Amino acid sequence: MPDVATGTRERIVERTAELLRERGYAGTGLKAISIGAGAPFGSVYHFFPDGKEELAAAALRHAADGYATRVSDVLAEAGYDPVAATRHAFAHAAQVLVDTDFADACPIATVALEVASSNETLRQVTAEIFEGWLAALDAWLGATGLDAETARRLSTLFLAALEGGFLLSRSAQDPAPMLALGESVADAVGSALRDRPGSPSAG
Amino acid sequence: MPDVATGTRERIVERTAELLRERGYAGTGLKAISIGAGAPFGSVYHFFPDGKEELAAAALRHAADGYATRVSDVLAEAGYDPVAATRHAFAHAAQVLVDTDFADACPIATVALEVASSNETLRQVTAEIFEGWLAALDAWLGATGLDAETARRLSTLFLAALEGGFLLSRSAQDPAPMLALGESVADAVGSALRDRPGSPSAG
DNA sequence: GTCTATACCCCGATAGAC
DNA sequence: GTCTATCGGGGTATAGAC
Repeated sequence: MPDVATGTRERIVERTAELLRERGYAGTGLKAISIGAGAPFGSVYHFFPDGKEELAAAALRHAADGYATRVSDVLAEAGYDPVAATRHAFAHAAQVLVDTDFADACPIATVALEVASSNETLRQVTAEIFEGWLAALDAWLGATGLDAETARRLSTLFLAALEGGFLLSRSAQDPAPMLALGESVADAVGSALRDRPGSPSAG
Repeated sequence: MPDVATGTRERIVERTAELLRERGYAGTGLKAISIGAGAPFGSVYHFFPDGKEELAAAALRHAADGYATRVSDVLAEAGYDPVAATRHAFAHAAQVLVDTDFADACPIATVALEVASSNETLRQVTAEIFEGWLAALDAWLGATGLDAETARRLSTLFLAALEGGFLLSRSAQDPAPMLALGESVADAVGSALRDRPGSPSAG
C-alpha cells in the first residue's frame, strides 16, 4: 500500500535526513527530529528501538537513494554525451545551492566526516553509500566504452569534485567553485573518451 | 623544540583543533578539551572569554596555518615540476591517512560543513581559510606561467579533490581514492601546462 | 501504537575561593 | 591566573498511562 498519506515513520526518517544534512550527527537532536516531523517523541523509539544510531543509518540510506535518483535524472537530462552531462550536473548542483541558500548539498558528507573516526557503525553505512554511488557512475561511464579502471578513476574524480565543490561553495556562499569544477571534470571525461582504444586519435 | 614549556593557551588551542578535526564542532565539548589539554576548565574561559565559538575560530585558524605549511613543504619536496609535486602531495596525504588510521585529514572540512548553514561567524572563518589556501595554490601555479584564471581553476580542482579524497578515503578506510585523485589532478595540471601560450605544442 | 513525563547525563557558561 | 562547584538547559533513553 503506497503511503500517499505519509506515515509517521517516513516523516521521521525524512526530517532526520534533512537535519543530518544541515547540522550533522552530533548537532541533530532527537527532540528536534520529533518536533520537526510532527511526531511524538516516543514514536522515534517505537520505530527505531535502538535509538539515534539506527535512525541515522536509516535516514542516510533513504537520503542516499533519493540523491542517487536525482543525480541520475540530471545526468540523463543532458542526453548521451557524458561531457555535456557532467557539466550539466555540476551546473545543476550549483544552481540548487544558490536557490536554497547553500543548504541543499550532499546528504551524507557532513555525517561521514563526523563519524569517520568515532562511530564505526555509521562509518560503514557512509562507506556503503559512497561505494554504491561510485558503482552507479562506473556503470554510466562504462556504457561509453571506457575500461573499468578508467571508469573508476573518473567516477572517483566526479564524486570527489562534487563533494569538494559542495564544501567550497557552501563555505564561500559562492557557486563559482562548483561551476569551475564542472569544467575541470568535464575536461577529464572528454580527455579519457578521446584516449579510448578505437577512438579517432588526434596524434 | 619539545613542548616542555608550551603555554596553557597553546595546549588548549591545539587540543581543540585536533578534536574539531576528528569529531566536529557539535561533537567537541569544552570539558573534553580542557581534560585533553591538561588544563582546568576555567582556563578555557580565562583565555577565551567569549566561549566555544571564539576558541573554535582560534583553533581553526591555527590549524589552517599549520596545514598550509605542511602542504607547502610537501609540494616543495618534489622539486619544481608541478605535475610531480601534485602527485606527491596526494600520495603523501594518502600515506598520512594510512599511518594515522584515517584520522589525520583536513582540520577544517568537518567543521566547515557543519557550520555552513548554522553558524555565520564560523562559516566566515572557514571561508577565509579556504580562500587563503586557494590563493597560495594560485601563486604556486602562477609561478609556472599559467594565467590567473587557469591557475584558480586548477587550484580549485586541487583543493576540492583533496577534500573529496579525504572524505572518500576516510569513509572507506582505503587510500585508493586519494591516490587515484592524485593521478587525475596531476593530469589536469600537466594538460594546462601543455596548453600554455608559448609552450611546445603537440598539434 | 500514541503520547507524556521523567531519569540521568553531559553541555556551555558562570561565580567565586584560593 | 588557577581551579572547583554549580547552574540552567539540552541530550539520549526509558517507563508507563492511555
